[in-house]
Order: sequence, then C-alpha cells, then structure tokens
Amino acid sequence: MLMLYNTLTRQKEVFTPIQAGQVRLYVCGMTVYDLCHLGHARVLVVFDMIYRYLQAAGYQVTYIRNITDIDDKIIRRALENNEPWQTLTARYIQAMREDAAALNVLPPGAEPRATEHIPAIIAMIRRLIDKGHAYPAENGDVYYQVSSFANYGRLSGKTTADLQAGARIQPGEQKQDPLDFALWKGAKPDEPTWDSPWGPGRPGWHIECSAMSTQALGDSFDIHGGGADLAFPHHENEIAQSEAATGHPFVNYWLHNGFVRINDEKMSKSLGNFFTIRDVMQTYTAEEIRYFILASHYRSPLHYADAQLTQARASLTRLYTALRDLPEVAPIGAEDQTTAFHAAMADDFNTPVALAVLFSLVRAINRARQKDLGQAAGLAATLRTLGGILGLLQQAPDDYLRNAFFVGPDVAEIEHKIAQRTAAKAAKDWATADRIRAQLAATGIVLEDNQTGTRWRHQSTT
RNA sequence: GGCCGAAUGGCAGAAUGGCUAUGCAGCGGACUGCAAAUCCGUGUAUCUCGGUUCGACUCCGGGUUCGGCCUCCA
Repeated sequence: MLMLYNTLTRQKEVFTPIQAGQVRLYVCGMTVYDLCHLGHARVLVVFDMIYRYLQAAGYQVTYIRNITDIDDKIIRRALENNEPWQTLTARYIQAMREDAAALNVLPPGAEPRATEHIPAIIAMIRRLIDKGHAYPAENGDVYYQVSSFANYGRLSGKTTADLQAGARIQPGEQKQDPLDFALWKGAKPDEPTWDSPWGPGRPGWHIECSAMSTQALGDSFDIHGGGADLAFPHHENEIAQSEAATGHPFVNYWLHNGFVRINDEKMSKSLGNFFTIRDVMQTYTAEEIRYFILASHYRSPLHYADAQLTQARASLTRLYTALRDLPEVAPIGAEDQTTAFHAAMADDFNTPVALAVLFSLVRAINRARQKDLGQAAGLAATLRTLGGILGLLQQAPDDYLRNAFFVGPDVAEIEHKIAQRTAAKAAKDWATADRIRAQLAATGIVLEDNQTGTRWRHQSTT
C-alpha cells in the first residue's frame, strides 16, 4: 500500500490512482535561461526516483515534465546576450538534458514546451473568459479573476484576505483586484509575441502548466509535483485555472520536494549562493550527487556541504566494494531486505531507509562471500536490482572504484608499481613493499592484498 | 505581520507511545608480514518548559532557535 504525503491535506494518504494500475504524473520542470543548479538536480532526481519506483511497484506511469521556454527571464537574458530567445533556450535545454542524463535521470514520457502549445493555452484562456473567470484588459493583458474561484488558497493554506494585505498592482497592470494574475501578457516592444483573440502577446507562466498537463493527462490526473516554492502561487493558480476551465477536480495528490540549503539558507539564484550541477561535477561524480540527494527524505531540507558529498562517496564505495569480483547471476532470496526496501519506498518514498536496507544487504553479501560465492553473487544481483530502483549502482564496480576523478598516476604506472611491490613482498623486503604502497597512497591510490594478489582503488575519503 | 515546516548521538540522517535505523568517524577483537578490504563486538542522542499517559524523543500547549512561502524561483 503506497502512502503519499499530500500537500493539499498536509498528511500522508493512501494512494489510489484514478485508473487502477495507472499513474498520471506531471512535474513542473525548468525555466531554461541558465544552467541547472543543485536545486534543479533535486527535482530531477527526486521525481525520477518516484517515476522508477512507481514502475517497479507495478504501475504503468505516464510522466510529463514541462519546459518553460518563454518568460520574463528568458526574454531579458536573450536581450542581454543579444541573441534570439530560441537559441538561448535550445542551448539550455540541451544542457539540462545532458545534466539529467549524467544524473541517471530517465527521460520523461514527454517534455511539452510552452511555445509549442500556444493554441491549447489560448483555448483555455478563452474558456475561462467565457465562464466568467477571466477578463481581458485594455492593455492587451488577460487576467484571471481570483475572486471567482471559491477554493483559492486551499493548497497553500492561505486565505484571500491574508493575501490581500501584501498584494500590489504593478505599474502598467490593469487588474481589477491585486490578487488577479496574468493569463496572457499583451505585446511589449522587443518581446516575442503570438497572435491571440486579445491581440499579440505571450502566455503568462501559470497557464502553460494548466493547458499542457490537462492536454496530456486529462482534466483530472493523479499526481502533480514540483519544488516547494511552486506551491504558491504557481500551483495554487494552476488549480484555479484548471478547475474553473474544466469543471473537474484537477489533481488528487500534490507532492513538493524540499529545498537544497547551503549554510542554512535556501540555495537560489537571487541569493547568488547556488552551485550548478556542472560545478559540483568538477569534484564529485554524478552518481555521488544522486546518492547525496537520495540520502535525505525528499521533503526534508537537503544541506549542501562538501562533507556530505564526501560521505556519499564513502557510502557508494562500500556498496560497490560489495559488488566486486562476483559473477553475474540471477537475483536470489533476500526476502527480508526486498520486503523492507519496498516498505520503505511505499512509505512516502523513504529513500534513507531504503538505502539503509541496501547496507544490510551489503553485510549479507560480505558474510556470504566467505563461504558461498554463488549466494553472495545472487545477493549482489538483488542489491543491484534494488539500487536500480533508486537509479544507483548500475556501473561496473571497478568503473566506480577506479573512477578517473582523482588525480593520480595512470593505470599502467599503478600496475607497474604493484608488480614491483609484489616482487618485493616475495622477497620479504617489507620496507620496499611498504614504501611503494605509501607512494601510491600519497597519490590517492589504495592497495588491497588478498589471496589472489593485489588490487587497487581510489581513496574514498580524504 | 499572516501562513507553513524543522530542531535527534562527533558529523550526516531515519524511525517510533515502551524493543531506540543506516553511513562516516571512534574504540576493542578476528584476519594480514604490516596495512587495506571484510567480519564480530561496542560507546555516544532525541532544543527548552509544562501537560496527557503506567510509560513521550514520539501526542497536546507555551517558549527559544532556524528555515520557507506571502514577488521571479525547483
């Protein structure tokens, strides 16, 4: 039984899909005007984990993650760069896909883009006007009339009275009420525009998600996700738009992931305290970043610090070490761990507990390999399968353990030194053997002697 | 100011009305020429003050601290 924490009700609820065995999932993706930072990485990884788990749990999942490819920031950045907005967004869409692929994030079923759904957006705005939930203004804008939607504020726990206090009408806007928001923005100089019944202009931000999600998934669907900062106003507005337009309940379960923090502050562009995925990949592998993200519950704050990534490295080293030197066989048994893993995941995607289960499997493998290699191999296959549900542990162990990240001598050099040391050991020249080992250690190479010889790996902690 | 959330051992991070994860680090032992890896064992915690309860870290209330949303933000 899958339990989900639903932002709408602020409690865990039993998940019941609209159609048995099927999940329709929509996640608000990126606005593509810059490189993805760790906050974006968290959304990508968290919902990828959810996507993978739902499938592993037997659901047929339709996963839609949109791309916002027109908005104020994109227009401004394109002007600054003196380039067409299309080349700017194409570049960052490409970068985002590369980052996602590095993080082992599966492509969603579709990645609809706002600028490719203008007709659907216009159609929805027209319906909202027809039904008396929206109105065109003289400046070419179209606004949503918040007072026309009774449930406004339900998702974010706000009342329209609370919101009135801080609301302002910006210069140039022609809202009837400060809470009203733009569905369509009338053309301004130097801005891309599309034709509409209300004159040339471009869509507001919120309407694209209402239009694209209902077009792809129907008027009502199961799960809508995104970062916690989108709950208000973005998701609140999506509900108001969609339900007013379709007359049906929009989404049953709202999932919001917590922020990435740095020095106890939200990592964000405006604070300037962000690291891009690419920044971090200078020092840590993408799988280490993925592990770091999944080592905390998706709703908890995720504290970014070097020590955390180093811990992720140490953890992955232990996991991959358990997988070394075992033949590829079918997964076996390990019913306790498999059950515990799925129970953890079914409890609102408790990845920290799921990871803890993987470590209990590691212990079982290491114990078994002393007496029954076949059993150890079977358990290792189980470990890989469960890790795969988290999108982890899919590399060859030595590819991870000897990854090229660490500065050190090349492989031929390492093996040459190991051969020298083996000779010294045979001659019981311990001083020489230890000196060679110390030399390699100084360059971050760790040696391990066993019955069959000496093997090496990169150091996992500093 | 309004609303929401969080405070757990050296660090990170789960869970639970009583049996108290997991990883790293520490300590003891086995193994090893010595190590490493591995195995076995082990110590350390629930912000604060009240309340409910046979029993609370867990539930309730006050306080403190921190974070978030209320404007673009994943």
